[in-house]
Amino acid sequence: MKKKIILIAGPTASGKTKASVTLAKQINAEIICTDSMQVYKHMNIGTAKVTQDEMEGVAHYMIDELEPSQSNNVAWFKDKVTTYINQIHAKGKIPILVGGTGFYINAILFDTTFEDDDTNEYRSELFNLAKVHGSLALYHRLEELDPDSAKVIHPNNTKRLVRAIEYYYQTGTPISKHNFEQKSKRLQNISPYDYHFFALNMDRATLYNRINQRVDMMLQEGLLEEVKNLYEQGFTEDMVSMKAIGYKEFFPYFNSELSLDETIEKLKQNTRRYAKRQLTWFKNQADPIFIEVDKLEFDADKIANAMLLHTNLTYN
RNA sequence: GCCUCGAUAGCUCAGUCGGUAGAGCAGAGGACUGAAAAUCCUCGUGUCACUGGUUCGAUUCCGGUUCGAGGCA
Repeated sequence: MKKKIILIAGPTASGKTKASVTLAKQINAEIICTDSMQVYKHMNIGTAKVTQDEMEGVAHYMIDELEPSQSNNVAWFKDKVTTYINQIHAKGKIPILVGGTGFYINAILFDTTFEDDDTNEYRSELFNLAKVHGSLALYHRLEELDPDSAKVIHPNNTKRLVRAIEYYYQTGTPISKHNFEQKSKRLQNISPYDYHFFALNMDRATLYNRINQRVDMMLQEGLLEEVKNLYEQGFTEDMVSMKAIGYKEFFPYFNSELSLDETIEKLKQNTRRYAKRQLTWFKNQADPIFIEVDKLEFDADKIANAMLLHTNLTYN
């Protein structure tokens, strides 16, 4: 008997938080945040993290698990979430996974396997090589090591090139083989869970308006102070946490390279583009049931009911 | 009222020595399997303001009209 889970994804600012809490209360569920940036402590406003009030008494997991100086990654994240899923089931409750990081969601849903990974020296060596000789040098090395991967990774994509070479170096097998195996699980719908996967969506222009408005609201709530605090505590641009939208945009401002208005515009734009990338993922790398929330008047009860209709769970 | 300059992609503008046009930004689409809020790829037809004229041919030259900016009275 597979364990039941419910997933609620959707682009940023689509109303996931409210909808998930509403649903959780109806079916006696607990919530796990599948979001790559809400795991960080002290990053609350910019990541639109659920507040104590918004939780309405529903337990939330995977929030504030790391310090901003620590690096998040899928393998760790997946392990941690899996543990929480089991804990919640042990209590006789249903876990609802809520978040916008499609890559992580798929890793959990289709049980992507990851090998042990302990060396990072080689990685920085490869990045250095790219810096000195250009990423094309990396590309040529990959062509020799793993021609199949070289066919699908663009020569400009330094990060992917490094990862592919590093993977070959660590395991002696091409990453293309690994990727194919993991992807097959999704295509054949092989999941360890009995799941219902939803993605909230709406008209694009409406979404962009909501994003712009939400950024303004974040600033009113004190985003600038939050980021300034992190900056003054010495967290730097190269940290994974500081690559978060809503944080990275402020570094040029603190260094007097951009005005506040310019950084706010940049922040809005990056958020819009991020939402677009999220939608591309949900459309093509996953197969969720889309809930058009604008047609439901953004009403959390209606949204929760729409999702409930697809499950065979009963309303408490 | 007169003079000058401008009117070209959603925006800012370039350009065509006359053969129906292209950059940046905005935007759109896509990839992705240990940084993923990351990283990377692809995409430009638009009454060249309107209207007459010259010309084989006008967005380009000439005249007029409308709108905008500046200047002079």
